[in-house]
Amino acid sequence: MSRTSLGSRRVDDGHGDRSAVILHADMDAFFVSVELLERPELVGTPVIVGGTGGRGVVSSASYEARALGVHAAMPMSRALQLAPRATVIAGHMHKYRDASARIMQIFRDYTPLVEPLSIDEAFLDIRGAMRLFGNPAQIATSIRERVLAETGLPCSIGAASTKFVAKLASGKAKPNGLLVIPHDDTVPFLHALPVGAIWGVGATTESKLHGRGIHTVFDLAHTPLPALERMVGKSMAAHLHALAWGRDARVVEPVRREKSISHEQTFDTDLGDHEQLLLELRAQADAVAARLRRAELAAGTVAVKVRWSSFETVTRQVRLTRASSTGLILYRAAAELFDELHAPGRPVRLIGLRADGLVPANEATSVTLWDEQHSDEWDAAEQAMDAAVAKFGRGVLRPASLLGRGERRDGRTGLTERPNAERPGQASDHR
DNA sequence: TCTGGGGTCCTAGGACCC
DNA sequence: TCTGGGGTCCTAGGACCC
Repeated sequence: MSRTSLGSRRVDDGHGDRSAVILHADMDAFFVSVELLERPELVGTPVIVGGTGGRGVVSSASYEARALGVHAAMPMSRALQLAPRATVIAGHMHKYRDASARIMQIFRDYTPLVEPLSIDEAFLDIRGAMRLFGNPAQIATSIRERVLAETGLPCSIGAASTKFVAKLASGKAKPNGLLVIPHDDTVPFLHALPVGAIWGVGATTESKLHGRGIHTVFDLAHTPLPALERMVGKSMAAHLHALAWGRDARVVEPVRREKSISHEQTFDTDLGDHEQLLLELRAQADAVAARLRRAELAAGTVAVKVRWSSFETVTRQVRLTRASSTGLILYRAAAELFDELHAPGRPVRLIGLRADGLVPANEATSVTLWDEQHSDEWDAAEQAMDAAVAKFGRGVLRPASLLGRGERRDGRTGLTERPNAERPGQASDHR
């Protein structure tokens, strides 16, 4: 596949069609393609981007590597058995994010209705763009040319009358292709596909369906709903059955609110030291809190995730009495949950922290800026406060020098009050 | 082959309330 | 005594996606 010319293979029986108003644009081997911009000598060879440590997995594989059986999420050790001569590159997320932002901006030149689905793909609703830019095939071709010209990166586009079919179409169009599914061709297109191709049918559901003799979307479409419900549950059954007939009412949503922010870490070798694990949790809490503040959000609940050596994974979560974007508050909640789970010395493979139940932080910004700049003082204040509370009970006064911007002191109780933030004296009181 | 990191959505059970 | 029926909130786990 040439990276400098648009392969127009699979354009298209839908030429001139105007019913396929939803586009799904998906970059081809995105991380690898970005790396190849700086390593042109590797074009045409097996290249893998992914974790290079002992427990790394494949994030992205060039089509030459895929031809050898390598695919995303595969353990790197396995990938290198299949493709021993592949070039392995550790990821550079900032480069991918930069490229992603430029690509999304190109999409927005065609329509404001762009819904990024991940770093390298998006849905576009082009209903309002056709008068200006032509039919779906023409718009998709123009987008692909611009993305290639301005970023050097190839992408594939599927066009259909629903999101779900557009996504399947872009998958079929890969690599470096375009596929338009006119509305009237939807059902025949779908029914020829294997059930596993459906967005939402993974390995577990697929094998359940296979076990009942359902192998294609045609089979799925002709399975009575009650029978399907017994296999995969009521909600999933209704969903799959509708999709199998091309019915998908989901619209392109340009603004989607984030629902959680998390960090997790798998260690190169399992770690049993309780203090070290708490330290990792502390770093994660600070990182998550910083992201919350940047997004002007606060977390209503905090969750801890632990993976033991056996790969068994457990989670514990707790609701905060007050939503917070302060690292220390998140850490304290997480540490308490972790203490309940972890017997010191027990080897841990992964530890993670997630902020959930996100709410707008409103006035929290000035407060949290202060938190960032004074985290050491805050820590010291915390410890002093803990000791004081242990000794004297609640209601102790915080030193005036530690008052943050926007704070005021309650004259009656002597406690400091800050808009939409926590007082140290309440920090451990998160249940 | 021995399994990342970042997310979303669904289910099921228990607590609690009326 | 031998025990209803919702509705809502919360928690834990799991499927799935890129």
